Amino acid sequence: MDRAAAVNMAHLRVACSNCNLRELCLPIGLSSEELDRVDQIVATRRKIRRGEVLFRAGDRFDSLYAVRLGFLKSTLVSADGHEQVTGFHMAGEIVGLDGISADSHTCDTTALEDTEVCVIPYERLEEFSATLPALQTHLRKVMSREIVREHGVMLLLGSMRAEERLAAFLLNLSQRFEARGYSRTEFVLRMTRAEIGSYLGLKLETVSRALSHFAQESLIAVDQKHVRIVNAEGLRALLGSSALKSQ
Amino acid sequence: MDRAAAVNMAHLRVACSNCNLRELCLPIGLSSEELDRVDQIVATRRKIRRGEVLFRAGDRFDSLYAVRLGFLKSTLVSADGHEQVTGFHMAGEIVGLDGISADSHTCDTTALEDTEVCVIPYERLEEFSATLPALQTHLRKVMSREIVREHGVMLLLGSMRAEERLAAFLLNLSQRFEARGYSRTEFVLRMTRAEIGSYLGLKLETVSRALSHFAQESLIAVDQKHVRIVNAEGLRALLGSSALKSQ
DNA sequence: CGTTTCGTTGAAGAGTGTCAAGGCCAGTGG
DNA sequence: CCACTGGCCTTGACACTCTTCAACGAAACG
Repeated sequence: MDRAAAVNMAHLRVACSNCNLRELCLPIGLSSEELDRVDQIVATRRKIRRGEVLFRAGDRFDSLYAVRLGFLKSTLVSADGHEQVTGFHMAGEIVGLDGISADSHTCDTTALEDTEVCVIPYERLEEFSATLPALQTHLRKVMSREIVREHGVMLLLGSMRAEERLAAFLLNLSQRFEARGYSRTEFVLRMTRAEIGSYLGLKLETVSRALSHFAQESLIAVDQKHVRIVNAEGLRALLGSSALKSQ
Repeated sequence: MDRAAAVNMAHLRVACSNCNLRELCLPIGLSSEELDRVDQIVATRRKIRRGEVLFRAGDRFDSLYAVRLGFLKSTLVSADGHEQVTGFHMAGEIVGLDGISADSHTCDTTALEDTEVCVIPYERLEEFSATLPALQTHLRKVMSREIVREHGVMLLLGSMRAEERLAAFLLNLSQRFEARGYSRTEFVLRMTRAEIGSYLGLKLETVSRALSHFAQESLIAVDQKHVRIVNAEGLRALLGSSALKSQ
């Protein structure tokens, strides 16, 4: 995909049916006929520069967003001002589902690199889904998948130690990159150590130390934000390892 | 509501339109005409004795469940055999949303006291929602609310210390009991200290110590599973307090 | 090129976990 | 009615992981 071309297309008609993410994104499992109708929902794209905000907690909810390219984080701010990252989002993922519950967003979502999203007006999505049962079914699956994902994060935060959390995080990223056709062994972290730490319930120093330790054990190679997974099996082994101690 | 009567009704026709939870549960915001149609979806009830399982991870997903009375927990088992509680469910709440994503459940859900649920066959729900837009909209809101709730748990697990977590937990229970017409200051914990700890990412000893400490500070009174909130403001103050340290 | 943000590493300390002992309570059977 | 049992809870002492604080170096940016 040509990035320069994407820039120009921003003002053109958007078409899911031509999108290379259609197997991953909203229209998954739709017939081509149904796909044509989805094209009528997703009308516009929106660009967000690195550091800019897609929506903020409290903003009125009127659209979902499908990430077309780029990388975002969602964050919550607690009563005491502490920022918690609740998720990282990459191409093909749907963002903004939290807003459905009360017609306003409940988290901030910020681009970690220059990003482009497809805007999916929610009212129109509701209208169309009445006559597009497959789309409706799929949307529910997307939401359910988000619930399951968060269960996984709860497991991670509630019962793993620092290095287990980081190993799980790296393997999860690896898998998501692979599903998008990128290398599963070599990728760039778009977020800072502090953001990883926030997501994993750790301090940035702990993240840094754990990464160094992994590198020392030849599980990974790290150069700043660039990560190469050297021994995926070794990382995976870390996840089950605490069984020995706790049993 | 008469519990003995509920027992007998189990074999009778179930009707949302007569249910005292209808303002809290699936049919929220539906007209009485629409409500009559929902009655055709929710056909049966199911009783689960304390300790029995409603569904297990891996079970085929074919129904959602609305809790009519009782109390349940959902748990995940990690690779190393560690059990993590992902949620507690009480009357009026919808359980099983995780199963939609892959047509099979991803967690175990167990009754913590004798419990009764309304069975909502998912296929039928899908059929009906095609012609009941209000129901569809509401179901999406329920799912979105679950996503938002889990964001809150991530915040709790990721950035709070033991006593803050417990304070947040008690205040959350208090609020949910109040919404159901029970006392917000006095209630019975249906789960063990270990289950609270699992949910909050703490060990049972830590939970016990924190409860004792709260009691000593006259924030609450504890007698086994019976809890009375003496100073709700004091508990709430605990939540924001770490700002002083972390900033 | 200076400034700022980000990352690494060390040392010390706080907060929880771990282990262990004992108490309370409900249910069971003598 | 009482002793016994097992599950649940409390409390103390100690160990350990992670955080905190601090200093420094490297990369990114205007």
